[in-house]
Amino acid sequence: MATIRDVARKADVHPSTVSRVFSGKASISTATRRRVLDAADSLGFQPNAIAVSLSTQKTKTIGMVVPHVFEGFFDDSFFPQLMRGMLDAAYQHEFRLIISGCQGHQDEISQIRQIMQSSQADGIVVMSSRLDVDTIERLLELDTPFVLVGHPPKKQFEAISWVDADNRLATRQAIEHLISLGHRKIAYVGGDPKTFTTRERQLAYEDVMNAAGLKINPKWIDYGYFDEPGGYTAVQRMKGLGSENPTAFYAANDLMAVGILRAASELGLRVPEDISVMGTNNSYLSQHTTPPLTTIQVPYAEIGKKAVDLLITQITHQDKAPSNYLEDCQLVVRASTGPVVQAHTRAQSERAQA
Amino acid sequence: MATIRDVARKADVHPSTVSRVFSGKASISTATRRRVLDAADSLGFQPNAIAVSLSTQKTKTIGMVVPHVFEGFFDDSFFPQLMRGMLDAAYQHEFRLIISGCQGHQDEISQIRQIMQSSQADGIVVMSSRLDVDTIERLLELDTPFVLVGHPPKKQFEAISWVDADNRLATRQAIEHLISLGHRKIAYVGGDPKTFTTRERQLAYEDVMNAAGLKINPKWIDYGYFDEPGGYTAVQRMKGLGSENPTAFYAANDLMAVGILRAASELGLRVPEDISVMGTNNSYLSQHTTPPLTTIQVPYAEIGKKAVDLLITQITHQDKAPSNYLEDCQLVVRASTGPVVQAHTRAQSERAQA
DNA sequence: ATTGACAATGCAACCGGTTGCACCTATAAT
DNA sequence: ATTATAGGTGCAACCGGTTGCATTGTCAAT
Repeated sequence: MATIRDVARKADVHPSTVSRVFSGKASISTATRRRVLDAADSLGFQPNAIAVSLSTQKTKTIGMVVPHVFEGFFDDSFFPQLMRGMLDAAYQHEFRLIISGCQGHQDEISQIRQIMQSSQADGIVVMSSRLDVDTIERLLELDTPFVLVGHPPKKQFEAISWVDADNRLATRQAIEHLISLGHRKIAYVGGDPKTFTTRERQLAYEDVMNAAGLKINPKWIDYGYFDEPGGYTAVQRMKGLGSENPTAFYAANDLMAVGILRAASELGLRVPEDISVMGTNNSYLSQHTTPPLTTIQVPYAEIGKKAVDLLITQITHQDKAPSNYLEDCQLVVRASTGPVVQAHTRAQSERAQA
Repeated sequence: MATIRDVARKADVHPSTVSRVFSGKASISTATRRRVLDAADSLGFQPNAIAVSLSTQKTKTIGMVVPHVFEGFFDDSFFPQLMRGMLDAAYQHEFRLIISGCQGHQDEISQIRQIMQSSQADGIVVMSSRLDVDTIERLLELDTPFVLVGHPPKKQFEAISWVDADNRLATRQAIEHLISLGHRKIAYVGGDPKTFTTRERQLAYEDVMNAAGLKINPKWIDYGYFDEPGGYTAVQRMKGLGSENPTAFYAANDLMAVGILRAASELGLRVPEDISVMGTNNSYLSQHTTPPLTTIQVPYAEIGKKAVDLLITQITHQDKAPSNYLEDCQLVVRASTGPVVQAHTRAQSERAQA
């Protein structure tokens, strides 16, 4: 691989001149520039990005750590869509993504630390904001530019940059949709309870229920850890409540909603005649379940894009003022939700079936 | 950030000694090692990966270029599953992935070239093997370690390393499954016809049909470019063949199969009573379509893992002998395929319905 | 003709590690 | 006592760019 010195020799200039031609940060006479470019061309020269990084202390690279051991993570549309948006933004700024796997939430921090302290990236997009692992605090200690995808703990609300779906609004729309169909006994199946997103949504759920004057049975709240079996199990745990059986389930992602559908079908409950089911994410899958899922469209690609845009602005402009965005979500009504069936009506229909 | 010289000063040794302690490639007395490690610890020292890369000419990074402008690419399970496997293998070898977007197949080469010529990666995993763009030839010119995920052109079959699903076997299993159900008029809906995978599968389709003594109507072969609308359109184009209407469709991925299901439902064709439909990939989605898709399980995560394993072996062992793997696929029978209905039987059933 | 300003380029130190070679010392072999 | 051997460490050049400062040349203003 040709170096800057090879080019310099061939063009009969000093290496620094070659550097200046390529970085474009100085005035170079047209004649010299031509000579240098010709020489570079004939040698197939391309500046070594590693050497550039070493001397400029900039990598034009954004880091990201992905928990590759969680298989469910790759079934949901969250990760691929986020990637799409991130790649898009990075591409436009001529940045690349450097990605490391990790085995869990503790390891995530240690991988981030490795990437940043070894100067492999200029900043990082972080996907986890958990109650049990204070990733954010660690990152602040590291003094590393980063943007959180998700919701920060309240104490860091103003201190850091973040981009999130408007979970409260999303959940509000979901629960209000169910209430408007006449449901009163609505179950909430969250993801990982140690996650801010889960808590955010749960709070919104409780708010809306309270605002509507509906009492919440604690048994209606459960967690499915964002995967299909989780949704299935949640339903199992909620059955046998008699007249307190929920008539509608709201799940914090579509995968869990699919698990709920499976559980419902095993229990002989028809959707939406006997119970209504809602998911979240509007993943590709949700159009094709039986029945198709009513869900919430969450613009993950946009979130990823905005996160990277924000991060790059911060990096290149030394613009330390943190900012944040809440992306709107939209209700997508399909066939898995319907009007509630009153107890006596249901009894009638059961008699009719028999 | 502390450097090797800071540590050296504190531990009262020469910087090269610190380097040796961290690289572990030389014998260092226990006493010195302790002193150095203590000093490093108290300074929070971590070797700068960029500097290491510059002097060792190794990055411990694998490159990859993703066509981020193709939205459908992120709906299928191919990409996320591949990523999962790649991350897994990279993690085990303490490598990372560097990823760039690209806007199309030409751009892909230019991005690969940028990554490699600017020394940002030690090797690259390439996903595209197309008939119209000779990526492989370009890569060979670059003299870059790489592994192809997919099938190489015949002329480079032995010359490069690649990992692919056994497409021939997969397609054979699919078509034989349909034939065993009595189908004679079987349509093939491929992906992008300029892709080797598509051609491979088509050849296998033709082989099996021929071997079974079945004549192929050229109209039964169409391409859906791996997305849902593509599958839908393919069916549209095939209708109106009268007695030559296919009774079964084999699609090269599940997304297209979903499109076929949609077209069928619009045409009032019941699946599998009137026509059978098969997909490929066994994506998460395929379990949840109506009816659930018979499909072929393709182990993309394993393929990604193997590709990275192979590449890393090549890089670290200077092991230039190319090798390749065909990963087995498995037939997954669900409800979208069924026995063919004979013409007179069908007529009867139609009469019965009326 | 002199001075000042600025454009164009060279010089050399620097970014933060690595590594071949030389040197010193302690131990083992003769 | 002498020499060979090997472990442990220092020295300095090197990886391939960048950049502050110095120098030279050119042209306009005085």
